Amino acid sequence: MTLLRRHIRPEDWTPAGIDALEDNAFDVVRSSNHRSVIAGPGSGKTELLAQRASYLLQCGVSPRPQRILALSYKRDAAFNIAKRVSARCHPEQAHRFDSFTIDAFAKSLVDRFGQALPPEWRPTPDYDVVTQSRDPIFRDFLRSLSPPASVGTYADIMALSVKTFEKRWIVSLPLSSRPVANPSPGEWAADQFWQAWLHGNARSFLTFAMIGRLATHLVHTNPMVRQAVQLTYSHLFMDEFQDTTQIQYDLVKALFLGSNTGVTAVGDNKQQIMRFAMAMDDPFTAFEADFKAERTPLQNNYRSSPDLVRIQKILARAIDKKTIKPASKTAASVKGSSCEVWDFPSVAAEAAALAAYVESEMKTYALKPRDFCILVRVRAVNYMKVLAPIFAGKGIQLRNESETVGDVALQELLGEPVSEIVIDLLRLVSAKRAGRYWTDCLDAVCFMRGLALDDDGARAKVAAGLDKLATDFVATHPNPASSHAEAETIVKTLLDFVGHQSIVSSSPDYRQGDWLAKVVVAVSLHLEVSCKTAATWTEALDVYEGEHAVPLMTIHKSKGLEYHTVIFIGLDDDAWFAFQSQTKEEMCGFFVAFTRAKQRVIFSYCAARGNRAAVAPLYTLLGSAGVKTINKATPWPPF
DNA sequence: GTTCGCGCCCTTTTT
DNA sequence: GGGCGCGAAC
Repeated sequence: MTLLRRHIRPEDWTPAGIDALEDNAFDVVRSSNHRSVIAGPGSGKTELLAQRASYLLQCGVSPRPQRILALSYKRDAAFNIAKRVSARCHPEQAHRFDSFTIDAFAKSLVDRFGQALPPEWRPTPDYDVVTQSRDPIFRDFLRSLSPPASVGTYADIMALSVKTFEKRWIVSLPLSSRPVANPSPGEWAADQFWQAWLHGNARSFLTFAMIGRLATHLVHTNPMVRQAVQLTYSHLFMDEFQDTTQIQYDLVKALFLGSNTGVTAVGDNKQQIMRFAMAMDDPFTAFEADFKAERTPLQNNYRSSPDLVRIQKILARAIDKKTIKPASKTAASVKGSSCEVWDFPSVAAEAAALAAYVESEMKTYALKPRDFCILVRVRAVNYMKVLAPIFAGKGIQLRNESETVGDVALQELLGEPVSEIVIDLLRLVSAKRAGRYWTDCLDAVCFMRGLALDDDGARAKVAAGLDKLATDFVATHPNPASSHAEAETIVKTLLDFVGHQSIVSSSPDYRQGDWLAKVVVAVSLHLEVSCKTAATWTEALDVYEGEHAVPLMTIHKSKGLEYHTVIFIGLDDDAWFAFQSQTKEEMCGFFVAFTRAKQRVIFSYCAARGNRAAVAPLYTLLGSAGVKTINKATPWPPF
């Protein structure tokens, strides 16, 4: 297996799994200093990190027992990069690649070493992580305070904004600066808050931002912890570095500044759209200054067609004049213009035309629903309400990617073990020829019950059980569930088959709190809804998984994703309410939206949703790139 | 209780 | 820019 090579001499190493790396990427892969890689969309930043991990592990540059630490912002991204390394390296090497979200990593430090914090900053070992909306909690807390005269009045405390209390006051300072001398009302309230949440109850309460601050303080106050982490990790990777918050950067600096750990940070300044969530102003410049890191650009774009790359350059230069034009490495595969603005007389006409367009493009280019993406700036659900029925009329399902079912985000639900086993079992018991689902289910159930792979007797028992389950199921539920009660019963029957104990013991997440109960409720709810429009179980399960649906999402959700055709709806002043006040960040959002596309971008405008005075610069920019505006008022159709 | 007006939000991740 | 929540005023 060429993909699983071990022990390669550095001069013999070549990238695996892709055609080639561009020169700069190859240089970064083999670099021995700190690097910041600022590169545009589709340039293969994540792939570069995966290749570098392979190089370091296979050539022994990161020798046993040292490890590589990869920190990402999102769970998806963390899994994705780990998967790529696993595909390229020998298991022994891949096991020395640790890929975490930075929040998970900070939490692991606090969980392992938190008791070594000085008493005033030491959380209880069984602390709770608070993720739900904190606004009411903060409001109640602020109301409960009575500041001393030296700090201010009750009215001064009440004047603090609940919405920004956490980022502006609680976590704005490193803990080494607390308690603040001669505090302002905000600083004083934050000091009070820390002590109340750490020590005011039998268990401490913490948010992830607070956990980040505690982790940094832990490292500052315990040289041993710092040393242990430095000795463990020969290299550190940071993905999506443009979104790094001050809290996260402070932690990385506390851990690795001045150590032998080589740091590689990749990202794109022009895709910085998380400023509102405390992302740093310019983390790359800070990183290059602090770590003496060398900046290396990437030149290629492996995602988009030459014409889209040409337009991307024009947009990019409106954000940053110094942007170089990347070389497109992807040929155009569609006829006609690769970008147009469509101007509609009504939202109804727009919905009908877009549905017809998606339908005809799927036929013309043999595309799947998931090759398209409908992007919006804000409030996806509003667009969903208008579009979904019209698209459904053409037999095209739409899926709101930020939808929540009960208390669970749909995207999260689909990855939950409980949801997966229910769907696998349903595929099995409802399929005429169960074939490929059979072994999947058998393996999954055996795994959850903790049975050894070679325990043939036990496996045979499970197999017999599955047979009986299937026979009973077909007799009781030949058609998709027709009520909430039936969906609930089905989910309960299937989970009872697996066994509550097996589910809990195979997934640690379900041991804590009421998460399992929430997921089970969400599975039932989503199954019920998915059955509504389906004639067969197969259809219902396809709807459940959304495999055959066109995704609809906000620009923010789309970051890091790519689609054959992007349809952006609502290039108007209403959707882009902040365009005039925060032009740069909004331009970055526009750039992210545009650069998701591999082949085609359609911008859809309808005057009924808003005018286009404030966002005129965007239209001017598109115009200067030769993008035509098509009046879809008359005649309509044809296209 | 109801109504009016002001202010502030919109975009998100994380065990 | 529009919608919503909150608090003041009745």
